[in-house]
Amino acid sequence: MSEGTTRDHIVEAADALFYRQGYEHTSFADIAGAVRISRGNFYYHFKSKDEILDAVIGARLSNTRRMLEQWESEGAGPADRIRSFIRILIVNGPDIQRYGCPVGTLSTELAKLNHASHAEANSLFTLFRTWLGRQFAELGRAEDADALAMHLLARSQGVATLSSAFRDEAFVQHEVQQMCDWLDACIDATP
Amino acid sequence: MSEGTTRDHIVEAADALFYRQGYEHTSFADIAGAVRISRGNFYYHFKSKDEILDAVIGARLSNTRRMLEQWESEGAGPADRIRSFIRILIVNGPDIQRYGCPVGTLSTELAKLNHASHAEANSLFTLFRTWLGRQFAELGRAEDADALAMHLLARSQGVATLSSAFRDEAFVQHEVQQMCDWLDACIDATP
DNA sequence: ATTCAATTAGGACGAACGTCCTATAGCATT
DNA sequence: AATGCTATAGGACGTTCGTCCTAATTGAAT
Repeated sequence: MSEGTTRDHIVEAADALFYRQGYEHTSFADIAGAVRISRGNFYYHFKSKDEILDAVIGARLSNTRRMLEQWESEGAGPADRIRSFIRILIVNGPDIQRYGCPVGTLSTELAKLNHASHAEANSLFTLFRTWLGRQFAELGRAEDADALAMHLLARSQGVATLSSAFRDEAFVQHEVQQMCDWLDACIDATP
Repeated sequence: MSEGTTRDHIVEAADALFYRQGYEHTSFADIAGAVRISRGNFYYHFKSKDEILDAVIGARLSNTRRMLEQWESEGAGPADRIRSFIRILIVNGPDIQRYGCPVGTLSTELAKLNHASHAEANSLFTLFRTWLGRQFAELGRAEDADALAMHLLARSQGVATLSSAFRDEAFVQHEVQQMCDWLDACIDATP
């Protein structure tokens, strides 16, 4: 929080608050308080709560794109990149245990609110989906790449949900191991 | 909504509204409006919003217990009972596609709200977990029955989440088939 | 120094919220 | 008929919400 424009600070604070408290449970006052600006100033930068939600989703999209590009540029093959994805559950373990997956929980909340930005939030899912699909295609599974991507996405989501419910770190470790084993079996089964 | 006490009607309406709109987004006025009683009458039966949440969780618990007992009394073996669990994703497909899994979404929401009844909501998860564990134990997998139960629970949760995000019925069908295949492989691998 | 647009502060607004209070209606039992 | 408890209705309350408005402050360009 040491540099960047006020607008960036707002988006950053809103991002964290939406994740930890949920979108609806976070008020303008919460965000303004976190950034230490007045509500009036806040409203100068964003005309509505929906507008800041779109900005947060946009920020998450670009952050995620940057992360995926970094995984690609690290030089490892598609299998290792997929393992990087699986390991999010470990790397972000404490946050996921407390607040769930930021992608899944936002999508679920907006779905129940029938919110107009539900589609925008789902584009985060799509980003992971297509990226994973590309990795599986590179592994030689172009035929069912998308199904494999969805399968892995679903398992990650499930583990995140139960991690948050039971706060059981060993369970997450065990499931991550199983997903890596499943990936290896995928590779072995590829012609 | 044709019989039962007013209290039952309230719990029934609140149950549906909490599922479809989320707990926080549902107001007293919403529930009172759905039951067609005044807010004052509502407050006669429940002194606070938290109180009705506990009642809703209690109702879901007993409804779930009844469902599990019915599956047991239907005479089929443990494998078929587990398949009944998996098939919830098909039977309740439309609802899950719109509102997600009632167990997972409530637990996630209460976790973010730091709500006191989060533990109560999780007892719904525990109910499924121990029941599934018992079925796997009966299948001869007493050693890792709980891990298998958690695995299946996680996969169901993940499929429910992505079903709600992408509204893709074919994906659900495909994943259900895979879970059934996984169950068969479990059985084959049992000594 | 003056101007002017960008930025910030702070309060006003109506609506909706959870909560609480009181009055009335229904309906048994005397 | 009178009583007393249960159930229902409807409004009052203080607070918080998202939104909007206006005035002050800043800082760069002239």
